[in-house]
Amino acid sequence: MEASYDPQAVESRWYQVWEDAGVFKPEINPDGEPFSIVIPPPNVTGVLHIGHALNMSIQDVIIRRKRMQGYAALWLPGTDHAGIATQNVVERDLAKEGLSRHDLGREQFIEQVWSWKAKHGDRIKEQVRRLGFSTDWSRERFTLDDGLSDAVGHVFVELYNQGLIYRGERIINWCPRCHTALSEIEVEHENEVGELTHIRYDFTDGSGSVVVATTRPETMLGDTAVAVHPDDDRYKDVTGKTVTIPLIGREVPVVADVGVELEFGTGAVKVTPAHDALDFEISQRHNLPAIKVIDTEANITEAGGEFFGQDRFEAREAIHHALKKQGYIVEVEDHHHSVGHCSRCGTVVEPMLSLQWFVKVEPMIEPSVAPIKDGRARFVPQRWENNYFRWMENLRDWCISRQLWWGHRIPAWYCDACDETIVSVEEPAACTSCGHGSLRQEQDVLDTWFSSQLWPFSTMGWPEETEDLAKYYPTDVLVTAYDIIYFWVARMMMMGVHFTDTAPFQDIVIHGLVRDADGRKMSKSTGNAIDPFDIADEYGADALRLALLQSAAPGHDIPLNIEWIDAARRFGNKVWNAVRFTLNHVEAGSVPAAGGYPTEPGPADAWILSRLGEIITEYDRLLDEYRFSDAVGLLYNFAWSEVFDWYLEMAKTSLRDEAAAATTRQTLGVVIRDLLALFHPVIPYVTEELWHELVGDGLVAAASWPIPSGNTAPTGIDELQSLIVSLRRFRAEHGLSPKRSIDVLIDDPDATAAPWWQDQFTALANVDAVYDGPPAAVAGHTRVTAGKIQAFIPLAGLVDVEAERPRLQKAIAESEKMLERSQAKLDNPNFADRAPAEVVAGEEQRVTEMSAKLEKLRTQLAELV
RNA sequence: GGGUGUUUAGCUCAGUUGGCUAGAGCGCUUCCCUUACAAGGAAGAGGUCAUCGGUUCGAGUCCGGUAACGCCCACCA
Repeated sequence: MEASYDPQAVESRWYQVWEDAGVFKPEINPDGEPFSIVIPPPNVTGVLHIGHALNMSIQDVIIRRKRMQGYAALWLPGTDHAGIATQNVVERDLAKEGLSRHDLGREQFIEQVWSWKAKHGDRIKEQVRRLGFSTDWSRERFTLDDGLSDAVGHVFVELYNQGLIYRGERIINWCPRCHTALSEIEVEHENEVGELTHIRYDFTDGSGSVVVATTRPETMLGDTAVAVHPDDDRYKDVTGKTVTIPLIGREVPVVADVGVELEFGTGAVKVTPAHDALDFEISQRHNLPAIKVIDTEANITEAGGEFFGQDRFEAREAIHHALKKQGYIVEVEDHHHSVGHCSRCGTVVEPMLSLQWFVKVEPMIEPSVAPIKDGRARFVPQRWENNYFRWMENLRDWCISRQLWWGHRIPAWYCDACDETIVSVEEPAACTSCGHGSLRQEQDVLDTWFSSQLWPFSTMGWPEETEDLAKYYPTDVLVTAYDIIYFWVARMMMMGVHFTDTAPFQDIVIHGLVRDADGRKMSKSTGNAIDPFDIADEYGADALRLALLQSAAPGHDIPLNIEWIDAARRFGNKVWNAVRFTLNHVEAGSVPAAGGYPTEPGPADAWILSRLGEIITEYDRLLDEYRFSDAVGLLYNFAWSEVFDWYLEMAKTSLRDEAAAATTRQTLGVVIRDLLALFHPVIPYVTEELWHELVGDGLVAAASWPIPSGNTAPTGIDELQSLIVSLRRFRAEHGLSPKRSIDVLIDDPDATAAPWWQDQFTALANVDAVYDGPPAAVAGHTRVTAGKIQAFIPLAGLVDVEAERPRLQKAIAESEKMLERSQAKLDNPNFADRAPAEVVAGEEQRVTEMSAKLEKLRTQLAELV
């Protein structure tokens, strides 16, 4: 073995081995209880970013541990076709050649996207492998696969037949750049400062005017009314009158509607039903016409008269000027409001009346909230359920049609002759109504999330009743970042409950977003994005995974510091070297893959085995609670500060003792082996490599999960460690070389210091100790203590008396402070009465110990000559 | 406007049924190349746990108010 760990060499070695051995297939544990996770499918033409790395690291920890625990553990991988995102990418590519998708035509364009998919889909697979994620590739899925497309068709038709999908004219969000409708959640609202323009609309009968306030003057071209609140005293007499819209001269009514906010603006609102959701509602209640004045390019339509053809923002300026010139503008004030942008391209979206397909969500809300409310499924951390509830309760119909080419084409056909709409999985041979008209299929495709929402069961073969579906559905855990709870989790819940009568997952583990060291969101445009593969190349995939998991406190964002990754890398080296040390004493390949604990361990062995047992129990508990950061931190600190810093040093001592060497070697082997197994889900590569060195046969990836050995710690271990630390500290404070052996006289009234104890003390504290009780004359000595054990140190020739005085004074001050604190508690009668007995006993013990210690220290100080 | 999160060591963060003498990594100081590891070892300095008030024998931890920063949602014409 090399003296230092080289991640690159090791990490290129194992993935293929795991795959060839079929480790990632649940069939490796044929009798195991099923356990399943479906991966949140990344965009097929994208690349994995650090957020994916976090997301998948968490899932891998869960699934690898379950596998080692003997479950038939399935982690199902796959990718999403990501409609708009992918289409945009390919279109951008075409644009470089001066082409648009229309130049290619629908079929050719789709072919083009498929070839992109072929190229980039493989790249994602490579990346998933590079980071060591243990997905079952034999079950890989893609949302546009035949099977998944069948599921989509099936769901669409079923929902349509149940009246839960309908086609209708509604106000939708239109992206003039992507040329498609968007759902509510694909619109990002950003706060902006705009102008609130107060415009005078004169009554047609010449009896005065009403002033309306708007942030979008250009929409006045499509106004078909002015609305006021029915209870608004200011406008009591105006309802029923008509006003003439400036510039275009149309005469429109003033209506009273409760949708109008009394407090806002002037209390009177211009009504543009074709370009505003509220206005559309008002128009429905008052039978007002809707006039489209902005087209799909965001230009003014012919209905806009002289402004025809202008871009909406140009038109805003032009109309403002025209109004001003003619004296219609009463006031312009700055106004803070939020403006919707396309989440894919950032273009300001245009609310627009449009004929689209919708999912009627209302009937599905209650059933999809119920599993969370009654505990059949739960969010971890739980607080996310409130967001989920609130969102579900305010849900409005979901616009699912997209004017794109890349995606599942809506399975609806229209008859040219009789206008019938036929919705069917298979293309109908003839019109089901008139029987003779020619049919044309709907051009639109479905929102990407329409197929993603079926992912947990469509990937398992639904609607067919497959073995996988029966065995692995519903899934056990869903791991996802909080930013797609609405997009994805809520909808999966809706569809899962609706079509399979069960929540599609039990535990919904929510994690945060990975941010940069300053807490900013990582993005390509800010240039602060950290590429996980650069990290993997430089530090190793294991280091990346360890660093991410160490920081993964439930539901919180993670600022990623390169120092953490560097520290994680050093940990890999540390483990590497611990194994190297072990192999100096334990024959390579001789450690059994499980069990093998010594029946009569030496004291130090018993101690580390007992600690290991405690750690395993606690580690399991934390992992079961999805507290990855705590779990990994626990194991990390145990490995480093207890096993490496203490046990390995103690092993060096006992290995010199022939009688103790055998169990020490045995313990060394199994403890390090168990550490490798426990760490394997977190850092799979280095542990696999080291397992190979230490255990030889088999793979840690397929090994069994460690269980506590049941050892208990020997007496005296705490005193031993404490006294060693005290000696080292004494040495450091007096600037004594660690190499200089110190003579000590030990007073050990309870005879705690057994021979093994004495050996360890001698070696680790570097002392020459005599166990004859206190010296006859304590004068000229100082001492360090641990429990009842005192070590007397002759000062002559070692330390100047005056240098020892402040050390003792400091120690006295510390002890006094603690004694005071405890005494104060005990002096409070309420404390003794109301605190639990064990807490009170703890304080009492502390007082006893501190008093004894203080007394010794004071004596010591007095005796210092 | 509604909701929600954060505020703990110089920096980045843990701290889940209230008992903490408040931890980790990095950084800092001192000593040590002790044959597993200098990507290391030993020892140490550094915190009125944002703030005010409350509950409690006891509060970083629970409750209420305030401030700053952040995020999400909203038919803010």
